[in-house]
Amino acid sequence: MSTIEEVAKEAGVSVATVSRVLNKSNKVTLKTKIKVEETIKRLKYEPNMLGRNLRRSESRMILALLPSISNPFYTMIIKGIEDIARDNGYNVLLCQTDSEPERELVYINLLKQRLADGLISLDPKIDINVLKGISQDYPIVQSCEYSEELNLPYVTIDNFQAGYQAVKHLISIGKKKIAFINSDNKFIYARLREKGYIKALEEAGLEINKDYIINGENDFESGQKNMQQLLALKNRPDAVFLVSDVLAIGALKAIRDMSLSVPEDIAVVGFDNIDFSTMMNPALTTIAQPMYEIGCESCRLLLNRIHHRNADIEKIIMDFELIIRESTIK
Amino acid sequence: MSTIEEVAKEAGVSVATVSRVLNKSNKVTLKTKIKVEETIKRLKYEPNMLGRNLRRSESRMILALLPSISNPFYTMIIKGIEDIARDNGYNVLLCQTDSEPERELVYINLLKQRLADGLISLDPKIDINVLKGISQDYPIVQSCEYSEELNLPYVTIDNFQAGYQAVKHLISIGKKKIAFINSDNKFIYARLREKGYIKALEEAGLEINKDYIINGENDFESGQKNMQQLLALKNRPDAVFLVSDVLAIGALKAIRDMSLSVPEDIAVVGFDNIDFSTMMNPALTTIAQPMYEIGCESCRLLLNRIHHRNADIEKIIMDFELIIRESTIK
DNA sequence: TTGTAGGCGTTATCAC
DNA sequence: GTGATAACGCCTACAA
Repeated sequence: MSTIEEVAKEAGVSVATVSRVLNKSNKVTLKTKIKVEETIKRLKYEPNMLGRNLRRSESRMILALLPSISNPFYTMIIKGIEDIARDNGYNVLLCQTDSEPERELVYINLLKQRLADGLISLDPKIDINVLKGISQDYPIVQSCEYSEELNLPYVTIDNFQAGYQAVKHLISIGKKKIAFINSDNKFIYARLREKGYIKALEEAGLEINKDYIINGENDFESGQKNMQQLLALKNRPDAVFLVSDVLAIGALKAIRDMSLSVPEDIAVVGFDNIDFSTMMNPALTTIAQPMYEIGCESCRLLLNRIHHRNADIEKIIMDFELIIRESTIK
Repeated sequence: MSTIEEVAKEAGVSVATVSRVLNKSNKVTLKTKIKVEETIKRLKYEPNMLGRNLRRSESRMILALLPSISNPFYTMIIKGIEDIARDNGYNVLLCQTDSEPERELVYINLLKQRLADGLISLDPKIDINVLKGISQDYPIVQSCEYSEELNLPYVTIDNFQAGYQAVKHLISIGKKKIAFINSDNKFIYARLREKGYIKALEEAGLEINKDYIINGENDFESGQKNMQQLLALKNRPDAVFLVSDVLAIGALKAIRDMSLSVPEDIAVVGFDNIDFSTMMNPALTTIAQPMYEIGCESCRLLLNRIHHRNADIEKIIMDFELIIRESTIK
């Protein structure tokens, strides 16, 4: 509970000197330094960051906007962000927006109130206009989902290639009637993965069947429902690529409910490689994004912008990996 | 970017008056109030919270210490904490400790540095001595797991009764050889649930079989492994109560791998009612804790302590509920 | 009702 | 190398 002033008095020096010791300035005699450090320890002094932050006019806090922390998709990204942040003396405030605009605003206000130094947006549903409104004044980075129109830094993977590789894999194991359960095409990742899906089919000379492409929500129930819809088709598909593992887990349930077998009757490829994807029965073939690294890079980009407000806008494309498991290979 | 001083000058009043308007003091004429508010809007003024926080010597930030946000167990608790916090003008910093003591310390230092006003501990593995060391100086609440020895406020359910009810349910459907897969008995919830398990068996005149009680880690792999161990017994159990749904999901996999059926061969009861428990096949019978409310109450208790530093220590016991699904009833 | 001024705890700019 | 001192932006006695 003691202040820098008490330490100064107790050590017989000025507050300036204590501050210099605190901030590892080298313009301090070893002798005084030791004396001050001893006093700090004795008084159990801890610098009051409220004072420091006001003086430096920074909060050393960064915001990570995401729909919900319960989505396992974000787990490792968050870890990456937090690790890099902590290494640089920053803390991360996770903002669950539930994709509700009012919630978003609450957190964005933290930037205006100087309670946060920058923001990483992981929420695909974020209101672009809101971001546009503040992107001039505050450091912002987009992670995974992004909008080119904003001209902000972002980190992502090549979603077109990812969709393409996933479907090529299904073709390579002999599947010919490949369906695609997507989320909403308003998302750029959804559009790109769909393009990859179509390119792979075309390249293999396979027909594009409109009934095989379903857009919907990105959750367990949708996966189940949309898979049921596919299974009800007269010309049932023999494989399905889903734009997330959560969707795929729903689909697996629908397939099992029909007593069909995976991968023989229907092969399944998901996306994201969440923890639960290995716990499924069968384990899920999926596309793994380098989640942790995406988080790290996003945070690095943000810190860069915080410290160099008018550096070039960086855009980073990370590698992905197809992970083959039981849902496509016996 | 403007300051209170600029607003004052522009509105032709003193900073004190602007401050009064900002803080809804009623000692301001409606006329000046309107004038000031107009100016605030025109200048797009936002109060700088760094200044306010220093002055008020509060951070309006609370800490929630938990092992990992990826554990679905914490999802709704966190939501409860955040909702109450936000309603009261506080933000929540989620601290993933990974149960690493160094991480804990980083966050606990935020208290000492005045960057947080209080702490809710959700981490069963937290070092009791560390908590003890700071519990005199800072507002702390324990949530779910707790230590009586600390004499701190806590929120929990009656874990003894919960274990008792779970096992009584298994007995009621005719099971006689009921196993118990627990986590580590160093946790109070683990000890209490075990007591409930034993009480239910004794009451029904069933034998306590040492081989049927397994202590271990609380994760998917342990559930799988420990279930395999039970299934390898000569005298195989016909039911199992597990101390978490994550364990139960692991157990389901082990049971399926042996081509046994649930609930006919083995009935399964989990704990926590996580989202995935309904997605399983069969859906999981489980004990639901009022997670959201636990979060809310924990936060309320903490805010109480922040505002009344020497009020009585409150201890809150919440209700739980047995949710019967396919893993025990066909 | 409104204004003046001191202070929250720190850092940084000057002198010395 | 060290010390005084003026900020940082805000709130709140106290005076008027």
